[in-house]
Amino acid sequence: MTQSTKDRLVTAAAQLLDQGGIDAVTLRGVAQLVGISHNAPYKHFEDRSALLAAVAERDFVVLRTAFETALDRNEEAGVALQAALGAFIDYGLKHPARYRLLFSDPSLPSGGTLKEKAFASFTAFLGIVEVCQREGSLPAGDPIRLAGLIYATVHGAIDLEIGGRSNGEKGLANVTDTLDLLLRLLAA
Amino acid sequence: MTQSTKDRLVTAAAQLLDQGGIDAVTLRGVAQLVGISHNAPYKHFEDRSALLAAVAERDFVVLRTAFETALDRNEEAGVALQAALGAFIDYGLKHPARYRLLFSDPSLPSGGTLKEKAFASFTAFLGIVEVCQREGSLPAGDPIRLAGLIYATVHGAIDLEIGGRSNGEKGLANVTDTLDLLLRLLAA
DNA sequence: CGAGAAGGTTGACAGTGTCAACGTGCCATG
DNA sequence: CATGGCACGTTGACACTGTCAACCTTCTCG
Repeated sequence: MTQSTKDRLVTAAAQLLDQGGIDAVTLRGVAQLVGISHNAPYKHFEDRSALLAAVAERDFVVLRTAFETALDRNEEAGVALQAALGAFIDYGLKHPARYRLLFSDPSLPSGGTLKEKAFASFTAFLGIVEVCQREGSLPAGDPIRLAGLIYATVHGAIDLEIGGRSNGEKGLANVTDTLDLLLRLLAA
Repeated sequence: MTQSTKDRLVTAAAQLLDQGGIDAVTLRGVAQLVGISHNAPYKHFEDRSALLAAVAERDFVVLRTAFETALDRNEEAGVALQAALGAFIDYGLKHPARYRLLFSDPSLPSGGTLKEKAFASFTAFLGIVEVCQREGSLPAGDPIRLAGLIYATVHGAIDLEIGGRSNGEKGLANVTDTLDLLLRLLAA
């Protein structure tokens, strides 16, 4: 079956997000892109925030799926971890506006179904870390804290790079370098 | 001498930021708070972005100063590092909207004088890390990468906590826990 | 059949960033 | 001293945006 109008609105919003950043996502612009009147989106979303939240929810599911397939497709958990982190970084750097919508947008609700999907994606990541620990490629200890450390580090590095607060001669190292250093520390 | 109108505009913007978040910072609201007409801010700032950038610049200087005094006031660099990170975390959690303005706002220029002040604050932090390395409280190695790792981790943890993507029973650990884990790893 | 819901439309409104035009007082230079 | 310019401020207008209200159509289902 063809996509519902609601889905097309979410897709259009994501597209505008990629093209012009969060400020380019206007309800009227999204409506026009889908080909409906300026007020029709209100039949599907309570307000602009709800539309953005829907974009975020969708992407959180994508992230979770990426984590799960990384674990499925790799024999060694350590490799799966690298793949998962690579996918995460890739997503962040290729879709900075969307990335920031998921993790750093103040207009989004910090609870509700969005929080659930965010947690679900983190839980999938946590699963990889746990397997790594069993496998011995990551040190023992509370897996939640360990996964949280890796997650926070990668997120921080991505966010700094997106904002241009990284890079540059005397600036911070880039995402990959930062992550490598952490993983080397954890391997020792 | 009394504060200039320009300074008062920046202060008013910071105040609105703390009270109602980034969306509450409206040029007209800022102008009203200062007691001038809705268009007067344009005599001091090119546009809304420029005003926000001024707020960010000011806070980056505050952060840099906090880092520098942390190093000055402590004999042991390891203690200074803890103090600096504590101040950083404190600032982030007490002023989330301002924190995100500095590190995660897409409407701000990623270059220019703002980038300089951002780098200056990171450089001050870097200074602490270097002293720690000499002192032996942090492992040897490229200080920029090491400082970048700590910076990214703390930033990521703060940002996740601000967004409510941290905390919660099965969620990520909080900022302090995450930082502790990293520092323990680095001490080993 | 007929009621009601789902989804769409047009029209209006207030708030916002921004531009243009205008006023005013101070200060430096002829 | 005069005067011209500039820094700073004002009012008014404009387009754009989110959002509300009212209305219309089409389909479903009791």
